[in-house]
Amino acid sequence: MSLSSRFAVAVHVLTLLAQVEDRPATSEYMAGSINTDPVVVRRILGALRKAGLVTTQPGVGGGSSLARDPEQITLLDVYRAVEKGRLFSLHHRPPNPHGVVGGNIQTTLESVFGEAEAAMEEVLAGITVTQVLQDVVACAGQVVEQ
Amino acid sequence: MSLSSRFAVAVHVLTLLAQVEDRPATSEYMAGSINTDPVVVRRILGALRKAGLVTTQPGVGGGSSLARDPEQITLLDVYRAVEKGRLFSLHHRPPNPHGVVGGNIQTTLESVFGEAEAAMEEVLAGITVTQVLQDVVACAGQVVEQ
DNA sequence: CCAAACTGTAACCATTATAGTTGCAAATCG
DNA sequence: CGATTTGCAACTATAATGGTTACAGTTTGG
Repeated sequence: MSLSSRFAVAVHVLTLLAQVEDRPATSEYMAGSINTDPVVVRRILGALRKAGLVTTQPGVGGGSSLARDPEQITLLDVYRAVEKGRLFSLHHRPPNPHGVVGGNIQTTLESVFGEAEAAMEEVLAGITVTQVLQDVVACAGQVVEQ
Repeated sequence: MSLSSRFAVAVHVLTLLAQVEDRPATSEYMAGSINTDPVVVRRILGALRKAGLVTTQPGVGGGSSLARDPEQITLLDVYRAVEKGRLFSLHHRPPNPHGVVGGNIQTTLESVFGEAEAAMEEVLAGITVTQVLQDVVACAGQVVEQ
């Protein structure tokens, strides 16, 4: 199975927050851009807040803002905030420990899966929210030119 | 969400086939090591066969064998055989195209997701079934020594 | 001090995917 | 021909996702 769309939505949220700079953005505003319900956005915001990436103010004139400079927020931070657990799954039921393969394959798989996951995370660690916003803006410029 | 356990099971299957060398292994034998039902194993075998990684003989004395040298089968081959679709998901519903972020974020995300997925696949491409079997055997040796 | 504008969170639903299971037709071998 | 094996379809239980409704709490400002 694929990863959930929470990661895509979370990056979208943070890109919007980076775009509006210091003004807090409401979940309703962001839901309008993401094309979903404000509750879904607030669920994502809850995970981002727990990870220390955003701050939120309730009440009139409230909303969410980035907790730090978007240049200091990498997509790995975002990924870790919203995707729990390991990327790969081991056997649904543990294999039969009698026999060389069944008894040791999970150890080997853990190692292999860890390496593959680390390579993916390294790429995410090299991309910041600022870069995403710049890329989005650049795309918008190209579209206008056409 | 995490990836399914099919990948783990598929690697397990191929490792067993590499271990028994040329003798065909039945789905029941492999199910015994994997600790699942033979039908589940045959479902995985179906995907591996479609990808050209194993061959199968029905009937008495039948079973499955590797279609080529296990040194020539990488974990990326296995991954592609059993995990369909992209690793990351975009938005569940397409975002609102009016607005710079909503209108362009998916293009940016496609690019980022592609890079991250490629890095993961590169690691898998560097590991063969032979290496997995060797690692499993090495683990077994260490356990005996303890 | 109250109403309006926000938030957080729980509850429920429909949809989807997985893994397990059962059942049966087809192929092969002796 | 019978035993062994496969392939595949169908059904189930379980779990996760995303959407939606509902409601209580916080803040601001008239």
